[in-house]
Amino acid sequence: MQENNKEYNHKNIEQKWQKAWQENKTFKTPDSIEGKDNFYTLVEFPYPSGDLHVGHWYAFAVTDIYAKYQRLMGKNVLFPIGFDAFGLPAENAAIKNKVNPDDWTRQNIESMKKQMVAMGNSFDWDRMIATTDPRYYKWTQWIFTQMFERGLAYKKKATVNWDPVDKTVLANEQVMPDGTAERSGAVVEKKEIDQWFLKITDYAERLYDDLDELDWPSQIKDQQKNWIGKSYGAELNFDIKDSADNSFEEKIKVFTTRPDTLFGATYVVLAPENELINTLSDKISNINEVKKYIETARAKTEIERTKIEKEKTGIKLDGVSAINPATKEEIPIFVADYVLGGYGTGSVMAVPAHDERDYAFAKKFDLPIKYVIEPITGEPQEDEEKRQSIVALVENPENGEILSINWGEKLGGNLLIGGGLKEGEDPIECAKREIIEETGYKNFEYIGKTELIHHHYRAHSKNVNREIDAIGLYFRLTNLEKIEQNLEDDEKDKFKVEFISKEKAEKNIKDPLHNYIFNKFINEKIYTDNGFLTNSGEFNGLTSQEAKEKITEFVSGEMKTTFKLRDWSVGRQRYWGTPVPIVYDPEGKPHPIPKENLPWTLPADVDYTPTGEPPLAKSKELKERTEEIFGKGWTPEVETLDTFIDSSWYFLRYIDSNNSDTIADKDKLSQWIPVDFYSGGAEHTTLHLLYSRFFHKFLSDIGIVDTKEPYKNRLNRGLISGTDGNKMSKSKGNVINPDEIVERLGSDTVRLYLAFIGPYNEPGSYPWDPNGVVGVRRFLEKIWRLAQNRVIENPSEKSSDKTILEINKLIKKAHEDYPELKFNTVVASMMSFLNATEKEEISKEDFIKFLIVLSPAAPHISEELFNIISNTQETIFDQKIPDFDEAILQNQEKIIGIQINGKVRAEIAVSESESEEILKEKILEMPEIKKWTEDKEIRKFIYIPGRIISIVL
RNA sequence: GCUCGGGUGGCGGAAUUGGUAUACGCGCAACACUUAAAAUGUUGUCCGCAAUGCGGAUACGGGUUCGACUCCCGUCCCGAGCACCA
Repeated sequence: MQENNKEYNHKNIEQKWQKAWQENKTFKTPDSIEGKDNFYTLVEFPYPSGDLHVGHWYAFAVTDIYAKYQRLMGKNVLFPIGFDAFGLPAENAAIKNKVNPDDWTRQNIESMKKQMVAMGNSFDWDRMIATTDPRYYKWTQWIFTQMFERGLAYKKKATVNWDPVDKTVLANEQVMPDGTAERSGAVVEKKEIDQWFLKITDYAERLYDDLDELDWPSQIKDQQKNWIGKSYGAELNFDIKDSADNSFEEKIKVFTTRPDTLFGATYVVLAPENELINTLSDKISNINEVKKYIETARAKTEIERTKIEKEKTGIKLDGVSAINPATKEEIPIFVADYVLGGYGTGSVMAVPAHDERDYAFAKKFDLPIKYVIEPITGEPQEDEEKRQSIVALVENPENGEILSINWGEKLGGNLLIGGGLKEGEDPIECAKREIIEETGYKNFEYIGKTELIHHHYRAHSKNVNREIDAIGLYFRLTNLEKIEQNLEDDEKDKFKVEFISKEKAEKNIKDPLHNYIFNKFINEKIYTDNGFLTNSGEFNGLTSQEAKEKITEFVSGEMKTTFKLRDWSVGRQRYWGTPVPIVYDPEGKPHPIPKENLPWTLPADVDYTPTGEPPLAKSKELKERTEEIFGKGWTPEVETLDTFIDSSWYFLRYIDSNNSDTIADKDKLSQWIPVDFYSGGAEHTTLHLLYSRFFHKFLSDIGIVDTKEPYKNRLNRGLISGTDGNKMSKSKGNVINPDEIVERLGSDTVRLYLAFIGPYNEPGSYPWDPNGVVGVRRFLEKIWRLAQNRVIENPSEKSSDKTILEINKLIKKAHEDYPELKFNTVVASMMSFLNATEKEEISKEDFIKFLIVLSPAAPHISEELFNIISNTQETIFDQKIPDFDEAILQNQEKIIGIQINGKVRAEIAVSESESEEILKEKILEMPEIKKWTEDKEIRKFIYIPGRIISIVL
């Protein structure tokens, strides 16, 4: 017997306790426990693919460490699990293997459940759910009908993304940027069909604004904000006229974030989808060509349409024109596919002088470009002195090089030629004078100039802030003749006149004003930032910010907020999903299925083979059922719901997973919701996470839940990659099979290794290291040996001082890092503890403290040793994580470094109580310090207790 | 292009948030045990050199400070997400 115990037999231990925990219902979570706070730990539930991989271990077993830690902190922890079981793989497997998707799913759930038990998690299996269970999807359907009744679920004809391989409609989110389907990889086609949508756009503002109150990692919030894409601007109306000068009632409504540039709008562009084109078709003389353009634009795939390098295309609407409401000028109307139908109003006012896209289009179609914004460079400062000046760019015609004055590193490096404008002087004359004075070159021709530029800078030599109104001028030398310069000697050394290549100029001219002028002339860069208004009538001289609302008001426009987020298309033309709970009356009007007829079950008499027609349309049973319940002539909806709907509310169902009257009991919900901690994959940031926030807000609006947000905290976890650092994939042959490692080294080893591999709260990518796992296993064996030889067989009465210190250090670290999800450093500290105390005396009590700290990460071995060593029959998970004694940590002598002039030269053991005076004397006597301080004056002696001593000579 | 991360040994990563940079683990090397190997244990392991010492190193260049991986300015590189969003 004793012999057997000496060896760490993970298999026996792990199986024993997994069984015991299940039988004793150790992790069954009551709705509440007197005197304990509820704590809801949630992890994204898996799709039952039938095979558990390392990613699942990283998701579930490591999140379990956190759940167990919270339990040891005295919380009533709920850590539920279920299966997101609808979806294409089951259906495809069914078709391929001629099995029923339901059977396939059930089998997979069973086998995955077994694999998951091997993790030793604190899952409460009694609450398990599967979205394919009619008792679950009854409520998915009920929520849908509630949305329908409030106008949030609606059907409309829409151009949708069609996956020709999976033969289904895809949400925008499921289409990759290159225009292929996320799942099947097929090139997505455009198809026009009647489609179910959820009006998530009604919630856009709240989904955006409420993020501010959430205590989530800011990158997740930023990414959602980015996705929702809120922008504040103005809606402005442009009148329409035909060639006979008739006005129309219809107006072109545009959305713009830059109403301050309205005076510069020299044409208007409609999206190909814009309805107005049809309305005006009588008046458009080239309507046939326009229609042809629209056709080609529509046929374009996502890839072509979103390519940025793409040439701008478009067509002018002949016979009609728009009136700029500010200038009252008549301007042309175009149709172009660079304007999107689904965003804003589907039409834009084009300001080519101050918008890159409009500029590219205007260049191509030779449209007028009108400057209305004077640029600002540099940052405005206090007490600015005003000046007027010019900046001249002079080009050498022989090689295209730029004439530059190099002031040296300290004074700003390369600049163009600049100078102050004298009273009443013409800028061109001024520039000519400056060029000759500063460079000596005298023969050049004038090419062009910029608008006025407002430049803010600090003139360091004069020690003043300046704002200069500058004009950039462009000259080309006609020859290289120079005049003799009579500069004073000291002036000569100050700068160097040189020709530099354009590439070098672009890099070396760093001054914002000179850089702007260079880019303006050489790279045709346009100014798109805010500035001062010009050429804008009574608004001249205002800043962009000031002018935005004033101009909007002037033309009777309206300030408005627009979002990028679009309505969520949720209908799927496949079998294995929640049936849309809608029936149509004989007139074809949709009606929600009443609660008493839910669940509206998925018919079984269906051939799954995809044909493009929804499989449910082939079900006789469904048809008959509909007529039987609703009457003759009534027909069922035959689409199923996007699986993202199933997962948008599942976390509520865990609270009361067997309730047949409602989603979950209201009192229970308020005890558990919001979720305290939600762990999941980064890929769900803009999909699942946003959708479920939307659902939760809706359920809050109809009184089901009473918080406006579902998740208090969110963690996006990292990924485990193959040993080669690449993503694990069968084709790369780098897949790690967790079952095999669990068999060989044990569940605790895998858990501890995954905890140790890197910080859990940073979504990095950590390669699996087979040797690393073995190293962790060695650590567990060491614990086992120590327990057997020193705690069980030859127990010590008392711990040594060293052990007491180390256990307190460890407990402190555990309290700091477990809640921060820095499991890697907790494990490292446990290893350090063992290294430091291996040869020290350790008492049972202190060893149990160590086991409790270890138990979240390695539950089986901890439970086993606790069971042997402690005198109780309780589980280790009903213990409390011990407290540490700050006094013990404080009283300890600490070895700290002694710096001399910032360099560490020696170290010394110091205890807290020692006074600075005595310490100083002691230190200055130390030979390794004396060596440095001899014959030198000590200017400063800095002592930061517990940290450092710093001597300045 | 926009938004957000990040850059520390041969590798995964630590660093009390401005205080002895490289904890812990892997790898590597030497030694011990062994007929041998594996396992295990011990010791060493940032780089350079004239090597118990000195100098240099946290992507690069500056700055602030007694003191900078940490803060500030600039540059380069890598990763994630979005992308003709008006």
